[in-house]
Amino acid sequence: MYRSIENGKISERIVGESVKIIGWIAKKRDLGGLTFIDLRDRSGIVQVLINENIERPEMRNEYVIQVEGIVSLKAVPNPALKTGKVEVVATKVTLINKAKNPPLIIADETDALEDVRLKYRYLDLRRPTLQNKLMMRAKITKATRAFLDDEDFIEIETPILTKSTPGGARDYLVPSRLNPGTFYALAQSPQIYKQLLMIGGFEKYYQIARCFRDEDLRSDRQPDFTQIDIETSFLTYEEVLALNERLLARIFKDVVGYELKLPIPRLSYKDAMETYGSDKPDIRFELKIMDVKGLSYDSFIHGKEAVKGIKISDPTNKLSRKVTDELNLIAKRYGLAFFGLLKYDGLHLTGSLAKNIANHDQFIKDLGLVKDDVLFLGFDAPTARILSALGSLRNELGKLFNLINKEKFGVLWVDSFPLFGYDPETKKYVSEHHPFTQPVTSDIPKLWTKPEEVISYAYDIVINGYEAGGGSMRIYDQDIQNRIFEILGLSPKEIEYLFGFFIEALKYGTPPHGGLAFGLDRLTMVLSGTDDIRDVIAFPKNLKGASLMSEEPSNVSPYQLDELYIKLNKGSEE
RNA sequence: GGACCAGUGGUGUAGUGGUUAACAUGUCUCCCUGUCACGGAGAAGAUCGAGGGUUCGAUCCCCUUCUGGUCCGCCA
Repeated sequence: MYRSIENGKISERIVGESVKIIGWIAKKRDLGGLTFIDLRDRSGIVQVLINENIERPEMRNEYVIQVEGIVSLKAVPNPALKTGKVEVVATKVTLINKAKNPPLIIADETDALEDVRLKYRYLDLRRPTLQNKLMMRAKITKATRAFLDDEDFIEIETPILTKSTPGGARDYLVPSRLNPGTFYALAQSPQIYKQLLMIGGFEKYYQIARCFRDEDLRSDRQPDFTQIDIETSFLTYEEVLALNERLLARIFKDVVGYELKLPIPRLSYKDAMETYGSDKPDIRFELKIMDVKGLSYDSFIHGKEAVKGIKISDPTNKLSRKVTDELNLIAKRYGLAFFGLLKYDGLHLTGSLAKNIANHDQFIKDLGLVKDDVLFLGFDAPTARILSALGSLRNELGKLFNLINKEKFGVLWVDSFPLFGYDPETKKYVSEHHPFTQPVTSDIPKLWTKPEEVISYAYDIVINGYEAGGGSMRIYDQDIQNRIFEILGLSPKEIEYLFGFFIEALKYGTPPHGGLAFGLDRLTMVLSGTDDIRDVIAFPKNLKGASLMSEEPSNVSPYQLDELYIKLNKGSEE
């Protein structure tokens, strides 16, 4: 037996008892005759006191040692530590394993940067803060399973090796050795399989599903990620949303003890874009985008597609020249030359565009400007770009002015997405969600007249400005499905080749169905309060999709390639 | 595909066209019986990411490149 109790569970309730504990040396404080050891295991840290008369082995940071001793009250408690009232007075100390001096500080506050942490990920993972996040992740899946099991859902696994279908993200391809020249695609999501499970009669399915997408990474995006994937039959749109709201409420309650107010508010895609400049707005703070177009004094914006603005009160002059210059980089990212800047000191309107406004009094009145207001204007670009730029600016201002209430979660549905987008390059309609998304009933006639105006039964769940999940009701009507394919410009031949099996399946009495997938990684991020998805994944990739620790992707042997009938082009070899 | 930021002892930072590159932390040695970011004394540890250029002289200025990061595009 290596131990009788975990370090973090030692408390004043067991003072006087003999214990055997084990762990890593987090810190050693040698006072000569007396030595204090902070001994860390997964449960936490407890202080060990080694008196002068106790034989001691070599002890350095991250050595694994075992201690037998008596739990005692500390002379002076340390309130910063969970176990701070007690210590283990050692009677015997045994060295279990030595350690190299670690290249990073193993504590909640490490000063090491991302690349060092990723290279020595196993050491980074010893840090309590990271352990807590991964434990929280496990709690989320536990709460999910508990809730869905109670609701009679069945957990079913679907293939990881699937068929490559175009549209959507790039596939990770896997060559088939047994079928030379052909490829599997790693599942981007279990979408088609879960719909087939509905056709297969399971009615309520879920899966904690690994998904793979070969797209560029971001601080909230990994190529290899996990969805809590859910699909149901015979539930209406409202019932599906309600079910997922209850699941989310259960997760919030079980994992962080937060009472999520139901029903979760909803915002249409259009309103989200116009009000917040984002389809995933952070509603923990106000700061809405204002429409500045259509005013009688808008000489400088005459003829522009749109002028939108954000107004913020800046009495302490946080928006220095330097700061606004930096904020203007946001404008540039979205293809705007700059944000027009207007300041109102209570008397006069000043700023780069002040002279372009014919009637200052009218402008001030119409926009409700008061003393110390600063107005950022976005203009001279397509409306969608202006809104996106201001949406990004809004997030920055939220941070800069400390507007975000970190005590609460900003949860909302964004719904009423258009069914199609239009790609001007290919001059084709493309699915906003996926081609099996059901149009709202009242818009069905428009499928034959104005497809671009059709709204869908698709919905995203947004938390603190992150898209934490999304889903839709699916088409189960043959005629509508065929019309959708027609609009997307898919020929019957293409349809047959790409998902013929699925179209065939839809013909055998498909139940009305719909579902949703939560991004487990994003959900964990939001609940654990980190902005970095790598904090909630044990072994993440860096921005280039590589592991700095195990160094994949890597070259493979010519023998392996031969077996797969793969020949590399010149230039792709080392 | 594109834009921007950063590379200086193990780690994190400072800094300068010119003699010995600074600080913190970590590491090592010694001292220390109530520490908990222990304290004290000392020591080791850096071809300033790489290549090229400008210069009498480059860690610093310029170019190229590599690496890491943030974002746009992309992510049905």
